[in-house]
Amino acid sequence: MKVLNKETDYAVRALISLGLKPEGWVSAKAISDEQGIPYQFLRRILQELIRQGLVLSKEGAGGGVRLGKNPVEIGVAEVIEIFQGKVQVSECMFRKQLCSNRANCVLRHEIMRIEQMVNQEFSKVTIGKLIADLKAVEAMKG
Amino acid sequence: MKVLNKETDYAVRALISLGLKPEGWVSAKAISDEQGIPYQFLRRILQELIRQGLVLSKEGAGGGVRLGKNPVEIGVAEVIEIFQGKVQVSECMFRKQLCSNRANCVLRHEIMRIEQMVNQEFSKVTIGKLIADLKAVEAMKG
DNA sequence: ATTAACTGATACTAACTTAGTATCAGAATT
DNA sequence: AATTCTGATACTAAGTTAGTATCAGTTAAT
Ligand code: FES
Ligand code: FES
Repeated sequence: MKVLNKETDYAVRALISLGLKPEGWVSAKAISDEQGIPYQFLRRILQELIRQGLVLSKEGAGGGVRLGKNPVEIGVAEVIEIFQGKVQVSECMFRKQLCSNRANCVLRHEIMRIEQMVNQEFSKVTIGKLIADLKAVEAMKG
Repeated sequence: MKVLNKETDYAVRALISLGLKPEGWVSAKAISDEQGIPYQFLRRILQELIRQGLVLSKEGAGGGVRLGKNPVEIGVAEVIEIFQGKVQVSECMFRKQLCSNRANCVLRHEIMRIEQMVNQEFSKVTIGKLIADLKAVEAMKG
C-alpha cells in the first residue's frame, strides 16, 4: 500500500530544496538537476504548486520559483491533498445492507477517526520541520 | 487519496458477514447476494483469504467457507496487508542527494512513525470490534 | 533587435493497476 | 448422475501513474 505517489514525493523534495535557498529565484532546471527529478515532470508539478500558491514564480531569463509561504506553514498533508486528493479510507465501507444510518454509523466513525489522525500527523510534518531535521542530521555528521 | 481498495473493502465485509454466522458453512454465492459483491470477484478474494488461513473452506455441495480465526484476532491491518501489501509511505523520500545515511535518517523516521501508527490503529480495528459496534448500532435503532 | 533562459498551458504516451469476468477441473452431497 | 460447491488461473476494459513533448509568451542580457 503506497501512500505517497511520485508527484507528492517530488513536490516535497522540491519544496525542501527551495526552503534551503530562501533568497532569489531558482529555475526548475536547477532543482531537477540537484534532486534528480525528471525535468518536464517537475515542471508540471511546480506549475501546480504555483497555481495553489505554495510557490511564487517569475517568468523569463533569470526567473524561476521560490517558496510562497513560510516553510513551517507548509504541511505535507497539504501537498498530499493537492496531488492525491483528501485522505479517504473508503467511500462507504458497509453499504445499506449492513448499515442504514450513515450519519450515526459507528463503523464509519471508527474509520474516519484514523483518517483524521493521519491527516493531523501529516499536517504536523511541515517543510520547515523537515529542513530543521535535515540540518540537525548534517550537523551530527560533521 | 484512497486508502482501501475494493478487494480489501469486500474482504472486510465478507469477514464481518461470516463473523455474524459462526455456525456452519456459508457459500460464496450467499455472501455475494447478501453483500452485493460481484460473485466471481468475491470468489477470488475468498480464495486468497483461505490461502492465508483467515477463513476455512469445505468443497462440494453443502460446503462453503467460515472464519478460520477468532474475529477479535483479525485486524483490518492484516487484511490490508494481504490485498494491498504493507503500508509504506515512500520507498525512500529523499535519496542520496539530501540524505546519505539511511539508517539514521531523521526524515525517514518521521515518516515511518506515521506509517507505524496507521498500522497499529488498523490492527486495533478487528472484525470482532466491528461486529460488536454493528450490534450496538442495531440495538440502539430497535 | 536578437538570442537565450525562463515559465504557462496543455496534449500525448507506455506501463501498470484495478475491478470485474470467465472457464475448467475436482470434491462432496443428494 | 446431477447438482452445488471450492481450487486454480487466464483474461479484459477502464483508469491511474509516471514521464515526455510542444508551443506560446515573458524577461534579461548582449
Ligand atoms: S453507512 Fe457506511 S459504514 Fe455505515
Ligand atoms: S535516506 Fe531516504 S529519507 Fe533519508
